[in-house]
Amino acid sequence: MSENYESTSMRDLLCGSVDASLIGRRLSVCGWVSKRREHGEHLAFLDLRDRSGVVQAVVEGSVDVRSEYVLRVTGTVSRRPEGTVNDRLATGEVELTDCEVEVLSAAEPPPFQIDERSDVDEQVRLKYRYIDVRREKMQRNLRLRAVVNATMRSAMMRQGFCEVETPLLWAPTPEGAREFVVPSRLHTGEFYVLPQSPQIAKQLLMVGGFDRYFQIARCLRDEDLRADRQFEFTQLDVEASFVGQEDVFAFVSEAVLDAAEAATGHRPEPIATMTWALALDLYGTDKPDLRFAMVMQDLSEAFARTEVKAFAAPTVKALRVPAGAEYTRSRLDALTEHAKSLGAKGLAWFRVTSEGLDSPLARFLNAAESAAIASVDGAQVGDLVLVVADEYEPACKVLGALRLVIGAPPVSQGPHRYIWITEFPLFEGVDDDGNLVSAHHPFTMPHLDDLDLIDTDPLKVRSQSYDLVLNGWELGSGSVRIHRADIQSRIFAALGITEEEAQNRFGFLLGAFRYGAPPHAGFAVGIDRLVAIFAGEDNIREVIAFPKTQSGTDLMTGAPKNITERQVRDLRLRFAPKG
RNA sequence: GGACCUGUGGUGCAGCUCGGAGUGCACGCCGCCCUGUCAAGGCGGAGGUCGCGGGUUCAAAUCCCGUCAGGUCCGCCA
Repeated sequence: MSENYESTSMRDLLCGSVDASLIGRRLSVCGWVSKRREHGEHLAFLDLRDRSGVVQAVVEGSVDVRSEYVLRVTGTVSRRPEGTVNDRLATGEVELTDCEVEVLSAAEPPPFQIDERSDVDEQVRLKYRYIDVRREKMQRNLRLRAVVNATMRSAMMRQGFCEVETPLLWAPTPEGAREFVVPSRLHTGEFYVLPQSPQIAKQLLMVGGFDRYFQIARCLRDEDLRADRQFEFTQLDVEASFVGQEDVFAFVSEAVLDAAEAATGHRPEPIATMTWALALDLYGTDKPDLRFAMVMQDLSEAFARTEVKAFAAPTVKALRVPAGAEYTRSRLDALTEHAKSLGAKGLAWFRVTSEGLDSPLARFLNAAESAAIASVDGAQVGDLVLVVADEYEPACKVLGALRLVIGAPPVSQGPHRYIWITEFPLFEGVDDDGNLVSAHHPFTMPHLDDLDLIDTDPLKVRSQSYDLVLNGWELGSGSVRIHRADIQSRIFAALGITEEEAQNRFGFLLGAFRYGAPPHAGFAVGIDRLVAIFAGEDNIREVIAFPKTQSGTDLMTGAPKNITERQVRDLRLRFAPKG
């Protein structure tokens, strides 16, 4: 009606909002024919659908419309006759009568049915995405996403953050993820890149005095796709000055918990923290899934002087699988294969029985070793204990991966368990040239207690970086940044980046830092993943309007495609032969 | 770059082990009937390169090899 903000020059209200309070009113609604039920020449029912739901229009006489025709129906809101009320329909108490039906657009039968009952192959859904998003689930998911965006934006505004847009055409910074490249027409032979994230731009805004910045930012990375990774994805990007890690946790928690509350109806508990080292030790990963218990136990001490060759390694890690003694030999073989595919030398398993351990390896163990295995994590008869022996980190990671294979429900199921992971290592290893590699990015502030280790034992240096993890998915990451030139120089030196290279790659940032850089820190939350979990989806494509396939194609547009001769000429491109 | 799963009328699935006529189910579509349905109902009908190519065989949706597409994962994702 006039007071309804959904009214337009063509319609008075949405289909789903026709209710008993409007009985007697003559109204127009617009939408798609969801279903028609004809009873000869005298009577037909049309279910008219728009984004809000469905309303039934009663047509006396025949009507020449088909499924998915777009109609404007003008009718009188009437109470349904005794016995014909439909409880399963929000508008089921009423219907439109004395209808005038105007066909706004005819429609061919759609390639698949719009109703929720039928599963449709994703390949077909993606080709006809514009039809797929008519379906209730996609409507719900994309609208949930809009609510999450609006909620987080408002939480940031409330906390005094200023939304600033940063360029999509940026300069190449050959570090980290592979960048999408954009050839320049005006400067042939030179290129822009699409940003992997607004990382450097937001740090420049800190120098620029925007002490609380945020942006709902598109990020682009030319890396292989996964269920939780698309080429382009969206982050709530945050940076603030004169803050430390605790401040960042507070800002980001506010936005994420607000979003959770808006999406699920209840506000989660404040998010706890866990160090990276503890997460690796207990869960074998930097993104622990806390929805199920199963923590790993270290048996290195018990096996320090073992005679068993398979266990002669710096680290022996064990995982108790409750009721796992029932696992068949083929399941255990499959787990072993999985462990090997992850780089393990092997996987040992022990069934805990009332007569002791049952395993091909059991007879090689001495009493103390058997006892250690039999008591892992309070093991009981009927359990299974898996054991991996290797260097510390590989042992943890392999067993952590098995923990997920065995115990993890789909990411969308069960409670939402958030955790901050802190104190990541500053460096994650050494490249082919023997230079250290940044775990996060080269502007990450080391833990101040570990500064002296940079030169003596760099892989032990902890950083002031952190991740937010939800149900085993990395929701985002951030760090306290380096704002001191002396520390930055030491890091560049450790990374094998010369002064000249640093100037070449990041000169504008380093230059900016000479003019008064405030201490600053930030974070970015992956919105696609967050919304997917809120929506109960295991795949972020379900919360993206027009996603790419795993091979990076768009089945609807056909992208990527050839460009015209003219475009090639303008850009003065030439293509090398394949291979 | 690698591993595994999937591909059968418009849609979803069964058929594939163990080769024997494109066989079946549900939905949709088209036509006719039907004045209170709402997953409407009844009757009838159309619709197929069994992803594609090759091989084995008297005979291939079915077995073998290759390939393409989609998916899950490893590598990759500072």
